[in-house]
Amino acid sequence: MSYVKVVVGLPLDGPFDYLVPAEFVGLITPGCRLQVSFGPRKIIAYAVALSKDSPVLKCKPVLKVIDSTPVLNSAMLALTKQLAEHYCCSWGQAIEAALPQELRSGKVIPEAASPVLPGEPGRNDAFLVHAGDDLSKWEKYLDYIKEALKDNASVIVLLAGIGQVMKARGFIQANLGFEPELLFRKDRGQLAAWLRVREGKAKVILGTRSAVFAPAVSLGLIIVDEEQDPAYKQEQVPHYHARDAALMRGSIEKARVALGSLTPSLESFYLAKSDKIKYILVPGRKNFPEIKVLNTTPVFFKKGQTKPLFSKYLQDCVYTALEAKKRVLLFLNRRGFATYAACHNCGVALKCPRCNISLVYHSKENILGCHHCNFKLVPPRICPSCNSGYIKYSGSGTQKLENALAGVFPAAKIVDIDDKAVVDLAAGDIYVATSSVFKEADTSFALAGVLMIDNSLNRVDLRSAEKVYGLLINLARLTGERLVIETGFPGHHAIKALEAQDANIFYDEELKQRRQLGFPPFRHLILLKVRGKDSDKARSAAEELFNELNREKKSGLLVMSLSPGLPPKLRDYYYWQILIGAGSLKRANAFLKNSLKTSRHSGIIVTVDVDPV
DNA sequence: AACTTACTAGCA
DNA sequence: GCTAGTAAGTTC
Repeated sequence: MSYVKVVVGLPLDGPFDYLVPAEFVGLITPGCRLQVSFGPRKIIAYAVALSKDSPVLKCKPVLKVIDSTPVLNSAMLALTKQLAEHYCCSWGQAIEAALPQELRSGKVIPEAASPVLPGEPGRNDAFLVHAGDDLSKWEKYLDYIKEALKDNASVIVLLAGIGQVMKARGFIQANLGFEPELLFRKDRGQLAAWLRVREGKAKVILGTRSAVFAPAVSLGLIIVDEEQDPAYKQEQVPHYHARDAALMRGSIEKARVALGSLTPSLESFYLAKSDKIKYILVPGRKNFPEIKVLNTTPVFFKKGQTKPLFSKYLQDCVYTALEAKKRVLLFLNRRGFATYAACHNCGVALKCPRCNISLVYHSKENILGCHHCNFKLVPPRICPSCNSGYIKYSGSGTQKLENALAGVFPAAKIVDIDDKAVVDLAAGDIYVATSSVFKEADTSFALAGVLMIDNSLNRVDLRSAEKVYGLLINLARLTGERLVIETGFPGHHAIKALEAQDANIFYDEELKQRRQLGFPPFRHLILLKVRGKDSDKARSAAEELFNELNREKKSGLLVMSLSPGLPPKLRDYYYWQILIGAGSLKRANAFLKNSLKTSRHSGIIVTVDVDPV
């Protein structure tokens, strides 16, 4: 008898054994898609191994063989298996994350399109390219790409967003003289592109996160551009990180992996520092602007008095710059006009009914909006709760800053760089922006001011310092002459490193703190997300799981906290989260899978996010 | 995840 | 004794 072991795209480990009917014997190889009966339904299954016998008494037969050639080669099978172990999901779920939608839903591949056999394996080395500016970074990438192409190997370049993919495409066209293949998850022509890649027609493949799974022939190099970008982390199960998937794939397929960044993640920096990967420093050619740190601590305000949006000092700097007809950027990482709207009489805040967070007032549209979902509300004239008080707005955003600037500099043209707008750099004198300014290509300002950065610095987020440092480095990159930072923490290592133009000051101190606190990159974090539509049930289920995990002392898990989700309520679900530290994922995941299986509550969904960002 | 089966509370 | 609603168990 002949059997095949399969896995499926459900949160079930398997593998499950099926009988191979005589007519299919010899047609099935690991990596092929099959149609099988699974419980009461017919589903797509992925063959992972063949077997002469099976311990299962009542094996069902394979119903159909979809592929004559496997959709996953042995390297891809190995990669998805490793991902499943790392990210605590089933092998089948990892496989489905790696395949285009059309293949997951059973579409048959035309006979003509067949894969090319791989060539000689290359060498597996990985490095971090820590670059001073975009251009020098890309020149380095280009060297690596040319080298790979010379060896007749193919190259995958991962970019953080579609905008960056398009920019990269232009760069490749201009410098290599041919059109790269583009690969997106949501593209309609995705399968066609995927097939071209598999046929060896594409030598350079550009894409976002999921392009790490491109079926490249003789893969020689994977570049992960701006590897610290959180866009590389998938928000849905399985929560894989494309940078880590790239490193795994590189070692499986003996390909080089280049992680590039102007502001490397602590994870990658630590890998380089501990000689797990090579460290390549590429200095930038542009001059660093003068950094002026303005200590804003000693200012106290009387009752009724509100803190001004920006200091007198910065105001003078802006004035001088405008006099000299120079462009100014003011950075405030908060959208909207007011961040908090509450009744003056009863104090009830206006919140999003679905997400339960404060609504933000946008003066241009005269609308209260939720920044988590798309909920919008026309501002009520009187309080909907007590029916008497008027609504008082507080907190500051970019729109409020705009209004304040218009008062101080009536002659200046003030432009808001919103995420949607295309920035016209000839149009204004003072530009007001959130971090959306970094999406724009080659913007440049003589003077830049950073306002209220302390909010970002003090957030309860283990990466807050890393994010602020990245933000400041990128702002300095956009600034020609002078960068003014208003902060109450002038001694913070992110600020000190910027002033001294020495990244090591930041990374060394941050690594020291992370080590002391047992945070990544010294330990893995695992976030269990517990959600349910019933608020009480969600809470008690989370508490019960938390207590149970705490009871088990020999699990190797460090159960760190139980807290409401961020936000606590999202799209009609109440969220709770349990944060766990783990030295070894192998041990932790095995234990977690087991305890999640045994402690199940109806109406409660628990998902596992390994290495959350 | 999606589906089936077992069980329990509420009612006549 | 019945049913609606929900908790628990299964998927080769």
